[in-house]
Amino acid sequence: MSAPDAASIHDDRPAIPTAAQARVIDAALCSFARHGVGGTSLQMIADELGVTKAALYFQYRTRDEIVFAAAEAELARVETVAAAAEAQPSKRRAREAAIRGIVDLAIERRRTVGSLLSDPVIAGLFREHEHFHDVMQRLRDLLVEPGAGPEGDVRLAMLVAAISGAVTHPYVVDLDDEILRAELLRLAHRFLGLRR
Amino acid sequence: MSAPDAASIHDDRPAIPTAAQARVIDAALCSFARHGVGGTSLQMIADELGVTKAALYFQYRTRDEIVFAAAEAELARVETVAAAAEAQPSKRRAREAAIRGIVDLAIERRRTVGSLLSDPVIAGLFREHEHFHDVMQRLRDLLVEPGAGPEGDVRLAMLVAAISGAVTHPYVVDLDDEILRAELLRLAHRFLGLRR
DNA sequence: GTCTATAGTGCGATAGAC
DNA sequence: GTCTATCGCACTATAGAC
Repeated sequence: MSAPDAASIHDDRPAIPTAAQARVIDAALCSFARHGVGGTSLQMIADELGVTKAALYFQYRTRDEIVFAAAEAELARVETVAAAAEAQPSKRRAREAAIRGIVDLAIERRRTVGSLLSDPVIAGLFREHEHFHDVMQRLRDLLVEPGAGPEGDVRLAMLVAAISGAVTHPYVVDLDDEILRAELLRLAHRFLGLRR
Repeated sequence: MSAPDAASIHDDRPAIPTAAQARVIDAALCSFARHGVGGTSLQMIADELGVTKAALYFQYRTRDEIVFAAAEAELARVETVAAAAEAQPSKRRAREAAIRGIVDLAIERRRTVGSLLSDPVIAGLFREHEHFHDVMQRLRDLLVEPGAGPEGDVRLAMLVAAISGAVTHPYVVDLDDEILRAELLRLAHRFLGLRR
């Protein structure tokens, strides 16, 4: 926690995971989705991978590092969506690409995304994480009209929460992916005040 | 977990908490909001109350019972909102009361609600909890036009997720309550296709 | 209703063989 | 890169005094 050489925890451009690390992250995310972040032990992650706890320490030095790497990996997916949208030739197409990308991501990762974003530990991590705020700002530029003030922040947070939260909501968790996707797209547009 | 006489766990109309139990629940919710459900130990709850762990066992027999009681207590708040809305004289006023009630609840409970609803353990609990589905159905009747099919479920889930998720989103967590409330109200109306 | 004390289990983390 | 074995600690839960 307070190890002086563990700068990587607060480094904001870090740690492209190796293939082995990526497998650890996948197992961790899978377990987070079932038991929550705080409810996931190293033993669960190791069992998911079919190895022992000790093997995990070859990839990461502490449990906290695994949690952090998993959070960053999910953030990287969002950043990929943002980058693809920013590459669109017009503002309008960029916005459409961002909406579709976020919805697709939420559907594809269904049970994974929601349990991360809303976990208090992860939220606290992201709160002081420059890269997270950078990605959110880029999404805001893509999705919310300029000059919206603090209300623009609320609008973006609400849209992200709506999409990532809806897919894990107990009331909808059994619903078919395609019905969910179509409705999320429709509602995201309505939410942003866009006609379809 | 499998105790044959522990019917209360799956009883759907249970357990109005005593005053002492309510204090335990409050402490638990407070800790859930900071450390997550899975990251909260009996020791943390006991410390919050200034008692020992053993004292908690006088009120509840297991940790799971405390988690369950806390989830039900929050659900009861939502039900209160639904009941107040249903008592309104017209359909339109009922809908307005429901929207305002949910937004007020989310703001008032800020960090509490979101960490509960999105926790995988709680979600799994609610998924098979008749009372939860009953309350959601009542909200649906209040907020979503009749005959919307499965899309109506998505619409309600998304609205609830948006409101409860937005207030805890790391991007907005420091924002002033009143700005947040006004924007949530505005966006909830837009989301439901209502003019303001 | 709250305490101390403790049983039994699982946790995160490390050492050292292969 | 993964293993076995282990340390020290925190956890849930219980027993019994006050």
